[in-house]
Amino acid sequence: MAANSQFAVAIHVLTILAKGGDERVKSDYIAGSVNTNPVVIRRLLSNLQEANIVVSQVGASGGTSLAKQPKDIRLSEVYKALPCGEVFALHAKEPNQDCPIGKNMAAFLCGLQKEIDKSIEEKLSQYTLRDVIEKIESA
Amino acid sequence: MAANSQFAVAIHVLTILAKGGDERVKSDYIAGSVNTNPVVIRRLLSNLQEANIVVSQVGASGGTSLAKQPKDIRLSEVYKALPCGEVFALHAKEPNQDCPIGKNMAAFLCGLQKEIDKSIEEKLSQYTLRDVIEKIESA
DNA sequence: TTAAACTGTATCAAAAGAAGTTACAAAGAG
DNA sequence: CTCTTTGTAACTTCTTTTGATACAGTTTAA
Repeated sequence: MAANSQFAVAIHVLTILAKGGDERVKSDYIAGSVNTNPVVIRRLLSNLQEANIVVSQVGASGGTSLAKQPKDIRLSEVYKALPCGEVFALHAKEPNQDCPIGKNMAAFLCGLQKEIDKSIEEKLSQYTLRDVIEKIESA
Repeated sequence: MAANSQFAVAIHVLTILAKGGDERVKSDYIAGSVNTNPVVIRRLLSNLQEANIVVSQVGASGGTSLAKQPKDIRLSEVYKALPCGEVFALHAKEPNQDCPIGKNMAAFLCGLQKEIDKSIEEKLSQYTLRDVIEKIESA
């Protein structure tokens, strides 16, 4: 399970929250739908809250709801809110520094990563949570 | 080391091969430059060979060289040649099938993944190995 | 003011995947 | 033949993500 599925789960969770409207949905309920542990959901919601995508309320009758309308939540926001990794990792070990190529490789790859991340965000910014819900409901 | 660094290593390896010209470079030598194990390099070269990016020669005085000119090797080819993962994984466990949202989520996310992958490949197709070498040498 | 219901988080265990290692068969060169 | 080198299988180790348990702190409400 090394692959990061947080984005997928986040979209699922947000869709559930959207369905709940203004109601505060509990992590236990969400976990049941997503088929995972409530703590996993709370960790995720914690990230989404920092990014002002959801609002959580502590205490009895607490829970989480969307911080704004589905049409105002871009998938790129969600992506950025999560600690998902990069498309490719840099070298596991530092390249041998006697190798003249290795020396400048990291800088180049790092720049390339940033460019790719930008493309991904651009693509994701084309969709809002509302689009997702519409697509899922029409399926 | 769970993040996939194969793309990064592949670019490094190809740059080394480009420097070697028509000479057959040995996996042992490459491993030394990249600071890893020769088998890791051979596994990678095996993928690149399948994609017709490099040619390896077995036996004494064997080794690997580029299958074509650096200017004709697009980074998108390299990316596609490797078993790198997707940008995000689908749910670790299947969502609860009683959840009406979960049912259609996978199909949607799968389509989104394909779109993103296409963006990445488009971006990477803008660069060839020659561009990489130029950038690294001018650094 | 006490009990119950939640979130937020820390900590640990389990699972999965990538990389590193060893070993050896098969292919060429000399 | 013998030596060098690739190709691969098999196994170990390391890292990361996910799952699980536990509990402190907050809020509601009886």
